[in-house]
Amino acid sequence: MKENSKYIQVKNQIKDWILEGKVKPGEKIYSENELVKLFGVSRHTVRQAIGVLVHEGWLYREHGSGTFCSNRLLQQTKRESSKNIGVITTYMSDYIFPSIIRGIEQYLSSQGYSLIMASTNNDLEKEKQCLQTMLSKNIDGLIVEPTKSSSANPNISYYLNLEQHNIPYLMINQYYKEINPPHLVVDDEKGGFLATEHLIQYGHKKILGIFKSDDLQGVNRMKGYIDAFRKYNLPFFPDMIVTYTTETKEEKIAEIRSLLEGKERPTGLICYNDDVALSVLNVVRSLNLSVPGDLSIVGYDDSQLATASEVKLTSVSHPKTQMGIDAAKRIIAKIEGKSLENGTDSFVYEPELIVRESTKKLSSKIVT
Amino acid sequence: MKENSKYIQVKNQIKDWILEGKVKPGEKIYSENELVKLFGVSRHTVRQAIGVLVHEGWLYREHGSGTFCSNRLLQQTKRESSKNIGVITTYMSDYIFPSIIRGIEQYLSSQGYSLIMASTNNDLEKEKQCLQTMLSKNIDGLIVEPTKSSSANPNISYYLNLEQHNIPYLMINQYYKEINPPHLVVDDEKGGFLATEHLIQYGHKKILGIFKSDDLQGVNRMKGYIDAFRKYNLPFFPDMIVTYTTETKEEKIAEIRSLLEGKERPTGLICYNDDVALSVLNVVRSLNLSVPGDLSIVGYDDSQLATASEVKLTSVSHPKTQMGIDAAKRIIAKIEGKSLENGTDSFVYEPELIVRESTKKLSSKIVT
DNA sequence: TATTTTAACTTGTACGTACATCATCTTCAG
DNA sequence: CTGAAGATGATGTACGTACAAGTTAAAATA
Repeated sequence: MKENSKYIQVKNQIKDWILEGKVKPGEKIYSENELVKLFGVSRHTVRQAIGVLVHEGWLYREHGSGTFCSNRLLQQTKRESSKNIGVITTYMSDYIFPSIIRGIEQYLSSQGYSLIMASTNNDLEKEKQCLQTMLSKNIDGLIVEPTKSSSANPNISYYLNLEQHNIPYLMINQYYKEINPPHLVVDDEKGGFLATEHLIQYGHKKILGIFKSDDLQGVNRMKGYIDAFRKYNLPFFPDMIVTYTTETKEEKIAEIRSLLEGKERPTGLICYNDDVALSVLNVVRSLNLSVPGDLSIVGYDDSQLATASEVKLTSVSHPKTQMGIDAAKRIIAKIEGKSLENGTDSFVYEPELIVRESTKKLSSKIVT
Repeated sequence: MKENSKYIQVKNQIKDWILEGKVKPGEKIYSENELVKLFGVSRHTVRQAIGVLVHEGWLYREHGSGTFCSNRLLQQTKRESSKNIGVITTYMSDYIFPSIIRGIEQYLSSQGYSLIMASTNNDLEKEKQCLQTMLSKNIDGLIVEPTKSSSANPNISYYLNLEQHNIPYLMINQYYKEINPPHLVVDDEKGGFLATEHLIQYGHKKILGIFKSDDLQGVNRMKGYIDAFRKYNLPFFPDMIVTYTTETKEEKIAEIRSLLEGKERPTGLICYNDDVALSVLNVVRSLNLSVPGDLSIVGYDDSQLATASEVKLTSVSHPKTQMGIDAAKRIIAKIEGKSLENGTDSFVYEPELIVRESTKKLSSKIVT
């Protein structure tokens, strides 16, 4: 590599601009044609110079818009990229999660990255092990679905350690408020609200809610459910909320059964997800009641299960695969020093209610 | 980065030579001018291709003497254990696969190994990319679910190269007969037989079969289906078998619909899997027929879907999570030099028929 | 005003040429 | 037989052109 070759000179000049602070991180540098005029060299030479700087991580190019100064050159500890992204999930076989994973994998592989996976089974001790593994694996970035996010997390120090190692991470579905990391989540409160509002507008008054209490998603959906009651000035009634945890699902379903057998049975039911909705649907069938005739049911997640049954479930939908793609996109952008549009690290997806056959209007006079 | 650009093609071809073992570490590759003639492109394009590969660490150049294959790969042969196991699957969000993955992950993490995942979407080109990624990732072992296993596979050389690098691999669900690798599979032929025999013993004679034709699982299940007809000396009838591929599922379901509308409609239906069974169930409902009243349906996989519907599906069950655990166990045993008890590298799981509500006995008078 | 289309500008790919620089093998002189 | 000069062929630098493809903002249209 000749020291006095033209492209080296151009390279060094541009590098100087960056080091002197004339070009700040994220800012656009001169276009190739401008550099051609400036230095009086050919475009090929300019591209060669820029190519080296891109390779070394000083710049990045964006097709059609320009060449920019990289963001993370300051504390660049010269870790060589392993092209591995870690992903920690709660349940691997959860019926909803594969679509997120698929989105992540799709984008990662298109960018030449690989995916290292681990799952916690919603156990905090296991989460700790996963984080330890990831830290020892030389990953470039980490995507985490937090475990038991509704309670305090003892593994905070690991996440802080990630920051010290300059490994970007991002949380999906939920996030630990204590560290307020970049996150992609669905507005579950709104989702719960939409589901409940739907039944209220259909004239239902006695609407039962069953929610999972050991993660934030469940807690938030429940909030939305309660909000809807408040907003429509509906009275609360006893036993209107059933909560369950990973360990107590079965017995709580049995509880629902006895509630449905009582004569004061509810006319509507908001479920934490489609899986629970189907469990309840089974109970309803065994009691010789009909859906939506005797009971309207709303699910959540709009999963494959929602349309598997004879009664297609009304369910709250959210962009699962898209969230995976976005997560991968953001983590890679951060790794490669690209700045995302408007600086915001996080995004909240709006849920949407898909009305199918499992809910119906109550034919009472009270409905406007 | 256009995938079909010339320099990418040249790059991939050269990378192939390395990964297939045609060019060994330290060896000189063709000179730029030779490559120009070989590919019929300009020298600039060749240099661009080589530039990328040098950048990625596959090659290095020596001014005046030539371009050589990096010996970074050589260090991998006497590599220290990375404690990484690669897993290549077809569909990540397939409703059946998560349980296998869960089994794999469970055992791997208990043994301190990590899981690197990639999926092919049942596309052979993508499988090639996945294998390339895995080969370049320093993995200790590889678990593969083969892609389009019913047709010839163009990626054989990659598997052979794995052997050269002393990386054990194992196939699940299906396997390429050409290389006869260690494999864990379900006896799908028997599964298809069991399902069909069940309907025959219930007095059915006109039994339709719908199978996926682009993977071996489908072909084998179909074999079992045909075997059952032979064994029970039942006559074959026209249109008794419908086959579909990944791309043509929808239209074939429509075909089933018209068969069911005809007056000579079948009384039984053997489905490739539960997903198809549910699709057909939807069609049956829309025709105002009843299951199992007018039509008995048998699914396959005994998945979550089988019990999601109001008519619980009779389905063929097989040990999904167990297969994952076994796969992980065997691959790690091989890595760590442990010998497995009975010497056999492969195992065939016996499927089991779970009889539920979607099938019923035909009373003899109705049977013509 | 809001939306669509167009034009201008950006980087990406691909071809061509010429000569410089370095390593290696061949040839020839000693 | 040995050493130096030269021929050959490899990569490195540098110039040029042309068009493709993506982005953005101005201009035209509804």
